[in-house]
Amino acid sequence: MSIEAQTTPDALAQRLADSGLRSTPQREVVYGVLLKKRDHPTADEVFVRVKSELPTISLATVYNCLETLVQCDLVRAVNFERGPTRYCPNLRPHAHFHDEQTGATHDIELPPMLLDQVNAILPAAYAAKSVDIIFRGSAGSPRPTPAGDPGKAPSAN
Amino acid sequence: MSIEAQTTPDALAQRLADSGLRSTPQREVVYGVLLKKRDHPTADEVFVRVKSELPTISLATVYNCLETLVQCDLVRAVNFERGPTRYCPNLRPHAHFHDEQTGATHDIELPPMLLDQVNAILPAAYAAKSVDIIFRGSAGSPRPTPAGDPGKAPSAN
DNA sequence: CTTGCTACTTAGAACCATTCCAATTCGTTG
DNA sequence: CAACGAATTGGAATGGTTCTAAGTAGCAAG
Repeated sequence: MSIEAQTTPDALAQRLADSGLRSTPQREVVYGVLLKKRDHPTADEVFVRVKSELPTISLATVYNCLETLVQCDLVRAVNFERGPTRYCPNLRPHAHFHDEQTGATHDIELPPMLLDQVNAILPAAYAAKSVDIIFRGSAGSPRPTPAGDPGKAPSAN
Repeated sequence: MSIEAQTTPDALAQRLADSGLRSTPQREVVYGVLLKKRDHPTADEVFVRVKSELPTISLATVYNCLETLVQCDLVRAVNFERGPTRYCPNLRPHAHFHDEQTGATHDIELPPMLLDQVNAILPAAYAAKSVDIIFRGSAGSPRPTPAGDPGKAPSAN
């Protein structure tokens, strides 16, 4: 299967099947709602929209469906770590690495030049006050980077 | 004053004064705790640590102090938007821009090459599954980028 | 077809981080 | 020292998310 997923309702049944999950009306409608209006809705907003089509759906189900879609890589949750805010007195430009195994957060040195390049992707109309760059993964065993490791590179979907 | 702040307890009184705020024992100890152990503690963790020195401090005060420090640019809150998670079906690599005025979130095109460069800053020991790049600011009036605008560039502290 | 299994949905309770509020205390200024 | 505003405090309230227990639905085997 290709990495590029079809961003259509049809792709859903496929992806779900790949993960051994069922295609249900609720999942289909939730996904449909996300595709229809791409304004990064919250779970609550999705809930409201879905209800017009599936009046008896529950908020819990919306949360369940959204999580399912995220796990199938059809949808991305935009929100850093769920959970408490963390505080950092490091004033130099840096990114953060969040270790999902341990829950620890590490500072990652960020070359100022790269920061400039990142800032440069913003169209003129956008005035940003700050940027956050957060990696998520595991830092566990310092894998000495096997020379030709074709491991999947982090994506920013 | 220089952009580079001293990351010492002494800098605190200075910065607070600059903002017309008082230097209090609570603020000093909270800041001291952050400087002492830089493991990105949560407000609760800070609370526990501070209590050993200031047994009567309240959690509300810890939150207040942390916010004060963030506003003085002495500390950075690591956590994307406080508030509900948002969902996005865009599977192509992109960054997000969060408009603080309207609360809206927009996708920002992210050149794959730049994504590679960002991924490249990770030391070998870190295995990232995903990266989030989030800008915060306002997209309001499409300012036509005044040619030589020396406006402060977004920082990633 | 029917029994049973497992996945899925549901409603509401529970949780947890954070914010709000009202009352008190502290510092500074007059 | 009097008075005012800033800061702190404890507890209640909020809001997003997760949990739990019970019900429903689809599928497989007999």
